[in-house]
Amino acid sequence: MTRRAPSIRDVALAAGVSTATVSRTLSAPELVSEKTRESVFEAIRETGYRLNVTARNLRRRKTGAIAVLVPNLSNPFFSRILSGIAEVMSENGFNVLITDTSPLSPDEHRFPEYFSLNQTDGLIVLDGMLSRDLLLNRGAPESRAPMVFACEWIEDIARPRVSVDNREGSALAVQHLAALGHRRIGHIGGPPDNVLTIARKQGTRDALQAAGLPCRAEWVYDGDFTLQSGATAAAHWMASPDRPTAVTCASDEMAMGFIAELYRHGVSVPAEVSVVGFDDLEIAAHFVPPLTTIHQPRADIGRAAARMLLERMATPPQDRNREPVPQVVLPVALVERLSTAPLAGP
Amino acid sequence: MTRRAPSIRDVALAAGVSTATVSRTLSAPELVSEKTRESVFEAIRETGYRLNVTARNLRRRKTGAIAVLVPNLSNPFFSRILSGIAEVMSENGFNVLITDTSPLSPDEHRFPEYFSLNQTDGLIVLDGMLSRDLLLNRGAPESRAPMVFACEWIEDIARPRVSVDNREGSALAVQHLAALGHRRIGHIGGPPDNVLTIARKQGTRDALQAAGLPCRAEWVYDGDFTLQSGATAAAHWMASPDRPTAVTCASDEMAMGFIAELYRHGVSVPAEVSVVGFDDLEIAAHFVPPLTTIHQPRADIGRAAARMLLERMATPPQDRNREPVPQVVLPVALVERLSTAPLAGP
DNA sequence: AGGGGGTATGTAAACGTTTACAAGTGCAGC
DNA sequence: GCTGCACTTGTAAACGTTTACATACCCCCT
Repeated sequence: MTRRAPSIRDVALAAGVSTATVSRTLSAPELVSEKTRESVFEAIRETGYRLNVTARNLRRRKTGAIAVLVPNLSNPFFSRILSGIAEVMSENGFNVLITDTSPLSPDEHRFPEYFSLNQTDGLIVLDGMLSRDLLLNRGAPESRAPMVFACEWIEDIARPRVSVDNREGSALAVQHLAALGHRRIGHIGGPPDNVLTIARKQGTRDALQAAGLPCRAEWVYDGDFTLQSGATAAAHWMASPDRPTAVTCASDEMAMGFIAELYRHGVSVPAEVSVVGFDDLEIAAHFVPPLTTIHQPRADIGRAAARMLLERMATPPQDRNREPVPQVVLPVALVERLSTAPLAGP
Repeated sequence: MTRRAPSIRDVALAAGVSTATVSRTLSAPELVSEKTRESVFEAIRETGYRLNVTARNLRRRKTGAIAVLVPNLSNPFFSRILSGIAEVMSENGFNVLITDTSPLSPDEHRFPEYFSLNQTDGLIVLDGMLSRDLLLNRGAPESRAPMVFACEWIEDIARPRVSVDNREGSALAVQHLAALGHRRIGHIGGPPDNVLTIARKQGTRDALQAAGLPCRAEWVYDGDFTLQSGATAAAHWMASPDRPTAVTCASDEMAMGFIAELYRHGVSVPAEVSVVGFDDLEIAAHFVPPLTTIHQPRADIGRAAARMLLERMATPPQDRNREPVPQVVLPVALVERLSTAPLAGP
C-alpha cells in the first residue's frame, strides 16, 4: 500500500538528469546550470521529494547532531541557555540532543547509548562535575568529538570555554550590600567542589576583604544550588546566635529557598536580612520580594558556546591545539530589586 | 593520520566470521551459536568497534529519534515532562529532539529543518496551538510519523492523548476556597483559545455553580500562563471596585506573578486575597507565601506519552485506526499551602 | 586544424549496516 | 541410504546519498 518515499533517483528520472546532478543542485547549486537547476527543482516539487538526511550523513561520515550535557534539566537556569544553543545550531543544520546527566544512583552516571556510540559530531558540556575519564575515554581515541564547556568546566581538560565573570558577580553583590551599610555579610555557596562555587566564594572573600569587612567561616553555608538547600541554609541562619545581616547566594534558587523558609518562620526579607541571588531567572523579578540578583546573559552563553563548537568542528583535528584554546567570559550585572535594603538601625 | 574507525568488517576479520554473523551477534544474538558469539565479542573488544547508528538507521529505514514540540522551553512546567519522556525513550534506544515551537514572528512558526525532512520516527506534541495544517501536511502523506499529544491537544486531530483531569483540578481549587468561606471567587485563565484554558474555565464555572456561588464575568481575567500576565491580572484586580476575595489560576506562574505584583503594591496574600495555582512547580513550595496549588504528575505525563508513542510506532500504519485512539487522563490533587486562608470577617 | 581551459554533466564507487536467500552441517525417522 | 528438519553461517544486495574521476561540449587562441 504505502509506496516508498521518493528518492533522489525518482527526481533524477523526472528531471531527465543523473542523480549526481540532483545531488549537486541541492548541495552545490553553483555547479549546475540555471536551466538544469530549474528543471530539478520542478521535479522535486512534482515528486514531493525529501532529502534523506540519514543517507547523507552516512555518506558524509557525520551525524548532523550535537549533544549537550546538562546537570539537571529541571533547573530553569538552563532553559535559556539551551534555547541559545538550539537557535544557532539549528541555523547551521544541526540537531541538538539534550541529555540530563544527573546520576540515577550516586556513583553511576547515566550516559545514553548514543553518547558512547558517538552518534554526535560535537559536545557542549554544562556540567563540571562529570568525571574526567567518562568525558575523555568515550569511544575510540580518534573518534573523540570536539567538545566545549559552557558555564561550568573541568580544570584539567583543556577545551574552549564560555563562562561568566563569576568573581565580578560576587564582588558586585558584596559591594551593593556594603553600600547599603551592611558589615556582616554571609554567603550561601553551591556544592563545595563545583567550579562555580569556588569562583564565587573566592570572589566574595576578596570583595569582602577589599571592603575591609570580616569574612567569617561560620557565615558561609554550603548548599547545592537547589531551593531545598536554600531552605536548609535558612535553618542554619536562624539557629545561629550571631547572624549576618545580609547574605549573597550562588544561585537564585537558593536565595528563594532561603527567603521562603525564613518567611515560614516569620522572618522578613529585607527587613531583617538582605538577600542577593545569582542568575536572574525569570521568576526573580516576580518573587516576593522581587529578588536583587546578579544577571547572567543566559541566551548569549548558549549562543557563544554553540558558535565555539561550530568553529571547533570546522577546524581539522590536527590544527585544534595549535593555538591556546579560546575562552570567552561574558559580563554580569547587578539588578537591584527589593530583597535588599539599607541596614536598619545604627 | 587518523585511521578510520573500526567497522563491522574489521570485527568480522578479527573473529574469522562474516559481517552477517557479527551483525546478528549484535541485534539477534539468539541466532548465533554461543562459541561464535563469544569470539565476536572478543573481536569487538580487541578492535574497539562501535556500531555506526547512522548506517543501521539507513538500512533499517528509520531514524532512531523522536521529536517533541514544546510551546516554550523556558517554562519550567515542561522540564519534568521532558525528563519523563527522555527516560523511557532512551531506555528504548531512541534519541529525543526537543523543539521550541514558540513563533519567532507572530504568524510564522519555526519548524526546524529536521522536522520537515522527516528525520524522526515519531512526534510528541505538547503544544495545542499549532496549526492543523502545519502538523498534518509536513512531508509526504505516507511519511507522516506517528504522533501523540500530551497535556495539550488539538480537538479535530484524532491521535492518542495523555492529559490531566483539568475539570477536576479546577473543581478542587474552587471547593477548597468555598470550604474556607469564600463566596466571591475569580479566575485567571490562559490564552483564550487554548484547550487547557477552556477546560479549566469550564471546570471552574461548573464547580462554582455546583457550590451555589456566583460566577461573574468581570472576575475572570485572561492571561497567557506567564508570570507577566499574572502581574497584569493583579493590576486589573486592584483597579476593580468589586473584587473577588479569592482567585484560582490556570498556572502557577500566573499565580506567582499575581501575588508578586500585589506585594509590590502592598496587598498581602492570603490576608487580603487567597490564591490557588495550577501545576505544582518545584518553586511553588518555596514561594512566598508557599503556594496552594493543583498538583500535576508531570513526570508521569511524560512517561505515559512516551509509552503511547512507542506503542503507536510499533503498530503498522494500517492497523493504527482500527480501534478508537487511546486517551489516558491522569489524576490531579490539591496541595494546601499558605496562599489560601479562611475568609476574614463575616 | 589543433590545443587549452572552462563549464556542465554522467558513471560508479563508496559510506557501514541489515537481511533475504542459499548452503552447509548433523541428526532423526524411515 | 535417503529425506526432511533444525540450526548456523555465508553471500551479496540493498538502504539513499555524495563525490572522485571521466567525459563531453563550447569557445577562443595560435
